[in-house]
Amino acid sequence: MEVVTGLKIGAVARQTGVAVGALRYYESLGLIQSGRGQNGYRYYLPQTVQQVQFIKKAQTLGFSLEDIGEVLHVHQQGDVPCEFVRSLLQNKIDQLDAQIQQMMAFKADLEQYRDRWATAQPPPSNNICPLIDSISIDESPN
Amino acid sequence: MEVVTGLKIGAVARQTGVAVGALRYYESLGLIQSGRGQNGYRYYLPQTVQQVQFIKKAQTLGFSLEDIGEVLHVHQQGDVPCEFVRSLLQNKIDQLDAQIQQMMAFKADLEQYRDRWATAQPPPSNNICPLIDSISIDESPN
DNA sequence: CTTGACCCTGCAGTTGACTCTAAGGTTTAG
DNA sequence: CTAAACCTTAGAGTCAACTGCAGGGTCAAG
Repeated sequence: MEVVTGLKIGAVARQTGVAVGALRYYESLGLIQSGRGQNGYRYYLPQTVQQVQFIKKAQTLGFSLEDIGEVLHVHQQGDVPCEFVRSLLQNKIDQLDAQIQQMMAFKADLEQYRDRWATAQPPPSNNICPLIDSISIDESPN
Repeated sequence: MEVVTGLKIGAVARQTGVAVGALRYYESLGLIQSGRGQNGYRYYLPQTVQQVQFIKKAQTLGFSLEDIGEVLHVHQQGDVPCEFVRSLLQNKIDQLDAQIQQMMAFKADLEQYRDRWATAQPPPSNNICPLIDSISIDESPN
């Protein structure tokens, strides 16, 4: 009896915490691949679990599935355009780096907000209801 | 003739690079506010430009408009629950911090990928077409 | 041989953050 | 005074990344 080895979709779902539907969706985008048994079931390689975990990780960092697809495809073709691959990854890395910079700057911003609020209760004499006083007087050509 | 001072929506759009429609949408969510002239036009305070820039910034860092709304509301009510405000901001800051950590780790991951690709051309004897060979042999109860 | 767990497909619905269109009023430059 | 540029609302459409459902097949246990 010739049968298929591999994880069924539910097993992958359990091991990764990703919903069955989501896995099918990933497959429809070509992010992961499966073989089919004669029953029509999908069977996945064990390494698929790693791949899915990679996807989750990348996703929480703001990469789109399309982005992730590029990287994964690259990772699995492997043979030919290794230089293209490198530059693609380098792009992502640079992107990430820039984002980290931004985040640190923004964090500093928020800390400033926080500290300003910690000390000065009513900021000298700012607008309470921010519009009321501004909506009158006179027109100037904008 | 009593008329309204302030920026019209197009001016804010031009100064921030955010579409008119998006600004209206922000307003519908209460992220920014306007006064209305008797013509029905929205008029914005100059500081709205800063606010919108803040929104953009926060957005590129993965905050939802709802998140951002919390922070902005906090920033503009100001008077009463200052401790609540502080903890809210502190949450966002911690969140950001955690994300920065993750990103750095992930960046390291990607760098590893890149370097692995730079050196080992065909990884010892991995799967070329990742499924073909795995889809046969024998069944074991999963 | 039926029950329950699991799998399939196809398609509709959801959420967030918009954009686009229609149908119309206003303002401004010439 | 008219045309272009700008504003209004309401509502539909879009895109990503799913979730949920209907309707049906498969498989292991008892």
